[in-house]
Parts: sequence; C-alpha cells; structure tokens
Amino acid sequence: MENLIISLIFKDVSFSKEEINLILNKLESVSFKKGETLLKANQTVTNQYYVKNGCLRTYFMDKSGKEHTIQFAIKDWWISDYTAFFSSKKAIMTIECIQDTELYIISRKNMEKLYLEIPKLETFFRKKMEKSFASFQKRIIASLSESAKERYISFIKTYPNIEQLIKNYHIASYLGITTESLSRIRKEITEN
Amino acid sequence: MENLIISLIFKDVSFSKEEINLILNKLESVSFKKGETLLKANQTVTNQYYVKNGCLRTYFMDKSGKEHTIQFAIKDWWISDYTAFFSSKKAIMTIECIQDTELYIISRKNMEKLYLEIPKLETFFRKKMEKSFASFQKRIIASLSESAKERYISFIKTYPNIEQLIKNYHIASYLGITTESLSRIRKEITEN
DNA sequence: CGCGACGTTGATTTGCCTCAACGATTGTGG
DNA sequence: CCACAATCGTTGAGGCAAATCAACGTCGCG
Repeated sequence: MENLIISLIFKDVSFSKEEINLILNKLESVSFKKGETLLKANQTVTNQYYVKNGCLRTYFMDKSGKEHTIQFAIKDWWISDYTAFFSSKKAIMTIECIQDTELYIISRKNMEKLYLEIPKLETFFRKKMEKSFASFQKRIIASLSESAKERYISFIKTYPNIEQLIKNYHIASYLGITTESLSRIRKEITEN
Repeated sequence: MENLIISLIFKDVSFSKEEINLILNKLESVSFKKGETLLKANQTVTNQYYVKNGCLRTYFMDKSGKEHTIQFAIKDWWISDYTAFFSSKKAIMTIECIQDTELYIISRKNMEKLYLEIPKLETFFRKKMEKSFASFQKRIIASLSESAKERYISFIKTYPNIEQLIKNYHIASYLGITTESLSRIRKEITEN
C-alpha cells in the first residue's frame, strides 16, 4: 500500500523496502481547507509539497497590490516557493488553496539527507527541475512573442484539468492580463 | 594547471586526481568567431557549453520573424538550448556569438556517464539548475509586474558586465520591447 | 430574499508598437 | 587614412492592444 504511494510520487524510480521506509519516515501528511494559505510571503520556506488531491496556486503580490499567479498545482504536482526553498531565503510568494487540499510535506533538510542515502532521488528531483525549467522557459517565450488571446488559448489547451477548478480571475492573473481583458477575449472566441 | 580549470568550472566541489582525469577526458575545447552560430534552430541538441571567454546569446525566432533573446552568457557561464538538451529534442533556439568566444563542450551522454561516476557532479548540476530556475522565475515575475523602463533599469543593474558587450537591440530583444522603445526609455532616464 | 463575489460591457486612456525618416558610429576597400 | 556603405541608434507621427475606471448583470449562498 505505502509502496504504491511512493511509486506514485516518484514515478519511474524503483526502491527497495529499506529505501521506502527511509522515505516514508521523512514524509508528513497535512490537509488544508479552500481559502487557507500554506505559505505566506516573508515566511521562511523550509518545505516543498506533493499534492495528493485538491488545487492550489502560488502568487506574487507586486508593490501596487496586484496578484500575479506563478504556478497552479493539482493532484500529483509539486508546489513551493522554489526560489526561496532552494536558497533558504524568505518567501516572496504566497501559496493559497483554491480547493480543499491534501498534501505530503517534505523539508529541505530531509531532502538533502535523502539525496545522500538514495542517490537516485537526486536524479529524480534533478529531472523534475529540468522539466520545470523547460516549462518556465516556454512561458517566457510565450510572454515575449504571443498575444493575450494566444496565451489564453494555449493555457486552456495545456491545462484543461486546472481550468475546471479555478476562477477566471486566476487565469487572468496567470496570463498577466486583467479580468476585463480576459472576459473580452473569451467573448471574441465564442463568437466565432 | 588543469586542476585549476576544473575547480574553476565546478566551483565549491573538490575532486580527486582520478576524477579530474575522468572529467578532462569528457571535455572538448572549441573556438568561434563573432557572428558565428554554434547551434541553429531545428538541429539536434547534444551539448551544453561552458564559456571560457567571449559573449553569446540564445534567441528564439517567432513566426513573424522577430528574435527574442532568452539568455546571454559570458565568461564562466553555461549555455545551451536546455529545453531541447534535457529532452533530447530538436533546438527551438539559436546560439550566436556576440564576441569571439572560447568554450568547453560537454555532451549529454558524457554528462550522464559522469553523474554515475562522480555523484557530486550531479549535485553541482542540480544546484546550477535550481539557480537558473530561480532566475527564470524572477524574469516571469518581472514581465508580469514591471514596466519596460523598470525591466531595463533592473537589467543594467543586474548584468553590467553583459551590457558593455552587447548592442542595444540585443537588450531590447531580451526585454521584449522594440529598439525604438528602448531608445526612448534611455533618453527619458538620462534626462533626469 | 438580499448580499457579496464574480463576470461582463462600455468609454476612455496609456504604454508600447509600427512605419518612416534621419543622424551617428563602425567597418572596409581603395 | 580617407570615403563611403552598412549597421546601429534616435526621433516623430499615428495606431493598436490591453489597462483603467465605472456601471451593471448574474450567480451562489447564508
């Protein structure tokens, strides 16, 4: 049973019984209600989170008070303020639950321990990081070269499972446009 | 001597004599002249590059033919089309030499071999990846929340060493604005 | 039912783009 | 070493995508 959980989390990696126990000892479960935040800007970031189920977002608040969504996370995604997590600095982001959510917590310290005990975990996280890097790069390219309408269409195609769970103003804050502009874009699309 | 090179490239990691030889066997040196490209869009990406000296940029060309600079690299930086490099896919970017440039080449295959032979190299590259991830995230936040003028000021503060070596239209294509707009921004700044 | 949150629509503004022309600087061949 | 061309940067006029500001529907829920 717990084997199953571990092989679900760490896909494409197989572990011995001892390794699984090592990992399980370092994972903590936790639940949050819709609307709650599991990390606030300025807090110290010591954890990253694996989403068992639910929906969350990390957002950044700029000096004028506007929120900018950096990442969504649903079942089987990982989430944190990674910039702060990696550098052991204070969070610049807030992580908010958009739905009731269940998570596994793993701390930076425990990660580093596990890397030494189970090197293939480091490979797993390196590859995960490589994928996140690629998706961030894709987003930079999109913001440099695509219109708001193109970015919206690409978003709903890429993340249909997320779109169902979130409000339009979440999408707008992810795309970097206002809710009014998003509304007009949606209208324009349905009119065709 | 060659020890020095290796400890320069892989900062904060120390190696045995055998490890250094393993690494040196996998590194290849190469030079390019200003204006030459070391990777073109649609080519297969098998290498990443460590910059001994010189200046390069990776850029993406959109469907309308506009160039968008994703990354610059100077002495002691690494460069590649990492999205393609990690996934063993064709490049979507072009890497161009802005100055005469000397590089070390290391291939994906050799990297993976070295990861197995010298695990602390995997740690080194994981951490490098974490830093790149953080800087990409910073750029996404900037593009979502800052004006062109703010992004320009931030760029010249963050990368004064790069600014010296490149043309204004390189900066413009990095910031996601036109050369005309950049010119007006620069005028506005000097007028104060 | 009534209130607050969410989404839509219209009018106006604005930041940046486009197009066009023209200086300034750099590079190159005679 | 100059002359000229090419490249690069600046300036102006006009346009457009998206923001802002304001008002008004609509939906869900205590």
